[in-house]
Amino acid sequence: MNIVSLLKEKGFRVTKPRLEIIKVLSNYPLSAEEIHDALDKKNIRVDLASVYRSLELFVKMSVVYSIELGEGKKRYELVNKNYHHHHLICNKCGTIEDVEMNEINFDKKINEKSKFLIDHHHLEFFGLCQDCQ
Amino acid sequence: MNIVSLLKEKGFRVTKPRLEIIKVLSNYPLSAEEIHDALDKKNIRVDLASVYRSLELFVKMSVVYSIELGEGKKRYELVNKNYHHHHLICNKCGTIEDVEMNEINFDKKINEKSKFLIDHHHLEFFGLCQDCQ
DNA sequence: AGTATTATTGCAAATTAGTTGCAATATGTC
DNA sequence: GACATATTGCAACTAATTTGCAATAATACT
Ligand SMILES: [Mn+2]
Ligand SMILES: [Mn+2]
Ligand SMILES: [Zn+2]
Ligand SMILES: [Zn+2]
Repeated sequence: MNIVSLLKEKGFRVTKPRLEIIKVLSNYPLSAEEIHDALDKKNIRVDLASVYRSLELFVKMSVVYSIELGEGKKRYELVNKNYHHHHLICNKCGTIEDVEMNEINFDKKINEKSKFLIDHHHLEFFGLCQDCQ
Repeated sequence: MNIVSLLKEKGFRVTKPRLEIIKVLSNYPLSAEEIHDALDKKNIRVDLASVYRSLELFVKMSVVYSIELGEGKKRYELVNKNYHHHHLICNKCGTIEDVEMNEINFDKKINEKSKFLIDHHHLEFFGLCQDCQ
């Protein structure tokens, strides 16, 4: 389902800032500042506070999710049910790559052996990218 | 090896703040503020800036490691080679539980199929603890 | 389309986590 | 104990994020 219907469906307004923010997001995790800069380069003026507010809404709507990669700030990606992946973060240059590991179903595994009910997980790998080794 | 020898070995001074900070750490991840408060309750006065500086040193020494659980701040745990575990974080009450998953060796798996050289990983599960379900 | 209602935005100020400069202090060495 | 200097406390600072509020824009209703 697309963002316009999702917003309408839940009674939220379809605004330019919201639509433009969604457009710059992908499966590559961007910080709020980077999203803001990306919009700036497209000559789209959205206040940083509004970027934060939109992201907060999108996270609540499960359209976007946030991860923290040890940098002291959050990064945001589009939720994509068909592309379950994790990240490889280079300790040296900071490059972020994707890894798919669809062969293991952690959540189920945990839900079987523990009374904790898993909704989702974050798995991040830290090391050296090919160039930095 | 204990912290006193480790500090001496690397030419760092064995100071009261450092020793006391290590004492309040465990396998339960605490924020800098919480560490500071824990010391306060023991009537040990260590400046928050010193807490941050000690933690930074301990992380560099690989005695402590930090994780981020989506709260916008770091949490610190003692490194324990014999107890490889991950966390279950309750979305409702914020409780943090440990999970062991020693049966899978992700890092090796990734290193086999990718050119990225993994050093370590963070795996955190988010959901509802027993009480909050 | 024009107007009314109110959610959302921009802007500035505030807050929180973490960092830094520097003088005072404590640790390790002789 | 005295000396050299690493570490600390304190205050000021920065970066990320949040918040209050008036201005604006999106939907609902003629
Ligand atoms: Mn990604
Ligand atoms: Mn733990
Ligand atoms: Zn790299
Ligand atoms: Zn709970």
